[in-house]
Amino acid sequence: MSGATNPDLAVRLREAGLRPTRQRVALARALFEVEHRHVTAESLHAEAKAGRNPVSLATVYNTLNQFRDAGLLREVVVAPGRSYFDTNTGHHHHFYVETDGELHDFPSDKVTIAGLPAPPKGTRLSRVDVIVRVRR
Amino acid sequence: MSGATNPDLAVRLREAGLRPTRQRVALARALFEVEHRHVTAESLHAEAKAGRNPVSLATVYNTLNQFRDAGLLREVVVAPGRSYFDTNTGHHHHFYVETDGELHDFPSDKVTIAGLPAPPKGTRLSRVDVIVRVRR
DNA sequence: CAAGCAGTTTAGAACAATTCTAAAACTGCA
DNA sequence: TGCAGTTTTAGAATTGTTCTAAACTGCTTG
Ligand SMILES: [Mn+2]
Ligand SMILES: [Mn+2]
Ligand SMILES: [Zn+2]
Ligand SMILES: [Zn+2]
Repeated sequence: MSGATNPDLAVRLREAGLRPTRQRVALARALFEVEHRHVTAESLHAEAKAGRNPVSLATVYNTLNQFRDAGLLREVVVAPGRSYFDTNTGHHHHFYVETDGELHDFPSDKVTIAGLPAPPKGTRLSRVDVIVRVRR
Repeated sequence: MSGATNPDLAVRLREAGLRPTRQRVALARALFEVEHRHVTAESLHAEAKAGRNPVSLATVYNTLNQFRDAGLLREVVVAPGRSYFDTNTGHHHHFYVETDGELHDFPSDKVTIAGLPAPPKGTRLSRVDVIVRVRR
């Protein structure tokens, strides 16, 4: 399992207009070959370094931004200076545990948001984010 | 409220446990003697400098943080490195115009959020933030 | 109202997160 | 195999914010 290249990932990257380089594939595996996750640039960098796929921090940032721009990831900002990259790009919302910085998904299909006003004129809806902040 | 019978800002600051210094009163007036607003530290600093109440940037940050901690302001984080301080501390939500960084309030009383899951165990609800992201 | 002290302000240093730079290393392709 | 374009990288730079330590000011007390 380790070391083998996953052709699906390479294809997925190519389809996103990104060359499947060693670094990008390594990061993509860490991100997409497991359950949905929420990583920071620092945490992913530490993880890559700990395994044996060292990737520079600049490349981690570049890659996360590219993946996000390609729609492979979504970025969630919960607090000043705390940006998470989320492998779950479908509709869902978040619990943010303020006391320890943890972020948890919850599905949006049982949540109903009714009565939202129309967007300011001249604007188009992009996304509705719900962040439920909790404390221990 | 900021109308005819101008509430004594000095009293308000004292009640918050803050000495009504020249700088704090100047910033409080800019913030609370007009309609609700959303400022950044930079924008408030620029505004103070442009009027004739120059206040150091460090003091602007200190003051905004103190006002927030005292419940006079609330902080809204919408994008990496973009923290707004909001003079509207009541229940309400936001439109964020991603294309130009503008933040607009909308009342929460007509919005219904139903079916939110229970907070993760061991945690207590702190606040629910809804950010409606739109683009021009 | 003067002294004194805690609380406050300030410039500038320090920091943390992120982006930029420019040179070296790759990749895909002719 | 050579080459052009792309990617990676270390380190510098930038940005937003906090910290430091010295100067200053608001408030209390004598
Ligand atoms: Mn970014
Ligand atoms: Mn803060
Ligand atoms: Zn998520
Ligand atoms: Zn607001």
